[in-house]
Amino acid sequence: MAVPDSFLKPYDPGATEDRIYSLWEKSGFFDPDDLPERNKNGEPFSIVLPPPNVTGTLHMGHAAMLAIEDIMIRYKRMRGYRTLWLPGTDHAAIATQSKVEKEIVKKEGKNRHDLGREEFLKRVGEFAKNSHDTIVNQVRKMGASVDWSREAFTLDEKRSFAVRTAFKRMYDMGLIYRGNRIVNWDPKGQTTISDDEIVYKEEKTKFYYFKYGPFVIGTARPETKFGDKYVVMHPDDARYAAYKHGQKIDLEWINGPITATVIKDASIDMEFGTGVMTITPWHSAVDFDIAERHKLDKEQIIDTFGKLLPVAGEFAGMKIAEARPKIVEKLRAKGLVEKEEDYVHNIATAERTGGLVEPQIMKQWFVGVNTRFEIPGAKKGSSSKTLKEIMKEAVESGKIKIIPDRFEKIYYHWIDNLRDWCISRQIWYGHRVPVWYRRAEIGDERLDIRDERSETREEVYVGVEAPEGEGWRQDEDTLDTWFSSGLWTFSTLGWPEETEDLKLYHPTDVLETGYDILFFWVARMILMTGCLLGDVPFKTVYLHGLVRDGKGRKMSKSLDNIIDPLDMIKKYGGDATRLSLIIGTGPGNDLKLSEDKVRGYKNFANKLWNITRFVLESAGGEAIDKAFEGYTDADAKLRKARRAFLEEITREMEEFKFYLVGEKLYHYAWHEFADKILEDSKKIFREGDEKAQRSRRQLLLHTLDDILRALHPFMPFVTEEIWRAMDRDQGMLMVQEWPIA
RNA sequence: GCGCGAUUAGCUCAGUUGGUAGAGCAAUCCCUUUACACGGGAAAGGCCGGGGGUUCAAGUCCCUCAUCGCGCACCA
Repeated sequence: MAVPDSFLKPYDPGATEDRIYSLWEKSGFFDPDDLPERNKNGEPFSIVLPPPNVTGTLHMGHAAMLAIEDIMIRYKRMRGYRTLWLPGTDHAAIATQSKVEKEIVKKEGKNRHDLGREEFLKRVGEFAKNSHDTIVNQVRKMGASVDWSREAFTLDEKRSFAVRTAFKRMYDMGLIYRGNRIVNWDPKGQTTISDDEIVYKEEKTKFYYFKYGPFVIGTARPETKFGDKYVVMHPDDARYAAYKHGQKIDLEWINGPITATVIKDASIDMEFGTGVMTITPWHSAVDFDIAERHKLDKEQIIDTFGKLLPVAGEFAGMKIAEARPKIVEKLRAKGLVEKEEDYVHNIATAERTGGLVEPQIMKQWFVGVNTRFEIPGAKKGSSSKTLKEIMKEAVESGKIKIIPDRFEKIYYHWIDNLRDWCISRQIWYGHRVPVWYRRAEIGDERLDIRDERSETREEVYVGVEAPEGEGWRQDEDTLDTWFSSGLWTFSTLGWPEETEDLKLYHPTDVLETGYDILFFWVARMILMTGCLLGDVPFKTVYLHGLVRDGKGRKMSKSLDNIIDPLDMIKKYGGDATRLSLIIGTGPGNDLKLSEDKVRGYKNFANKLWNITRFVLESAGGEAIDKAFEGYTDADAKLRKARRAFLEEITREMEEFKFYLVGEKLYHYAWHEFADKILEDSKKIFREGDEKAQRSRRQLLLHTLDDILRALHPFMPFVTEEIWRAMDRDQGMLMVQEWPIA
């Protein structure tokens, strides 16, 4: 076969990659239903793409994710599996809404309330659509062999149906309930957020000791103390043995005399402060629990805008920051301040808005993680479990393996601290809570008994579709975005319908994602799949790290150190970008990326290009002979070494050590094949006899053939392009066999 | 506070069940030799964070300390 003219010039990824990608797309091989017979008869292998948020564009973290998953999929495809890699995007409720609202405020000076719910949602929808198109383009540029025919969106019609079905079923199982419980309220975003959406920041503040009747109490938050009428101590604390549980004590407090009640509770730490505290159940989760245990009154002190309520008397209407020093001043004037100390603690801020999170008691929807229920499909009565138990057992039993395994410990630890999951959000963009209300007649037996704290009696309807009849209004709230993402492995496959896809591809084989969303997403998927399908969502979790800049700093706009994957692809090609994100990092570890690294792998693509040119020129038109056995002793030895090498990397592929395989292939192709074998060949072609020359020609052809196959999952574009130049009869490289059976 | 990880060549990292320290990049010197200067050749570079222990043998196992990073919990 002749050497194509294109090989006389350096390899040009820019002129190649888009063309190759559209050839792949046209082949249909991304879709498991259109794969060659070998694959269609093979075992299914499935991955769902962690759906990128439609908040803008993809970053290097996404690019790394795409590279790793494409390696897995292409490898398995070549090994004959029936591979499905299912793409999609995430509406990312609060993230997208706040991004769009910020833009509208900036450009038009209007907020979402000025536009109204309908118009605002229309605008968010347009934004999401644009983001989606950008993202899809970027996914293509990375060479990702995803099945576009099955693309999904967490907020499209099918997924919405799945969400409503899931909500309804979990409600019927008793796992979803509505209640007045303490939640994390973000006054800036005007919504609840989950425990995992809190970012703790260190803050230096004052810690005050106040005289509270005969006691001294400590606090960092004087502004919550107005309503405190319970004073709590440990039952075993000898210092306060004289005071009995339930005892009333009259004392002078901020705004005059009050009557306090003594409560003995074992949760008090005798070592901390004075061992005595007053409680504010409305604004502290710990205090709330104490109040629940002893059935104490709860009173709201701070409103949803972070201002003090009338209970604060003269301080009512003030913001916390303004009121705090004034309150302390008043207490000091009354002689109630014992002392103050400098104090460092962590304050809770909202991840999205940066607002100071204020615990509040609110009527919200929750998923009960400690509620016992029957798992669907399991033998009756045999398996009453809690969601916590399900999540724990999925990993403990080995049904799910987390790579690297140290994250299993972190996962267990998180479950141990898990509280009921608040799923309702006071934002507009997202899945509307599928619940409808109307005023109920007194004594109506359809009253929701789980809603026991409700002040107004109302009928509650939970359903997949709106109820029949007059007077119903739907819940204004939307669901936490992770509620819909939690269904992702099966909602994308057609659930709740019992589709062929669901049977074939679920549980999925691998979930590959960043360790930073282990709790947000991975754990929630295990939870949702466990209770709705009685199964696990995936068998292996492969966690990648964060992509940082060359100095190990997080990439951010303010540091101006962002490396854009599209820039890198444009300058150095998709293959080079992929390799730079694979090599030099193991699972669970952060990756330091610099432009030099990407450049280096571009050179490697060109090296492959020139290796091919040499091999083809040397072959002088001779084709690869699959059954060739006439090797010289030296070549037979090289062939044997190559087989051993390929076996080694195949083993490592099975162990998810892609970083290692990528590096070894690089080394083998360049420093073994090119530097040694090719160089030696020159002498053989100059001086060797016919047998030696023929042996060497076949060795080169076979070695290059193996290298292209093995390297294809890592560098799909350049290997496919070379493959086309070498042999047009066999069809695409992407569906050829992996070099080792 | 509890837990996890990292510490190996100038930099980024490998190092499988313990058995004489590896790769890439960078740096140094040489080479425009007909696959490739997006290249080739050569040489250089390491008390494997400190200390202790187990062992015939420790980068690897155990203990301890230090520095950096991360997660969780927060205490009123």
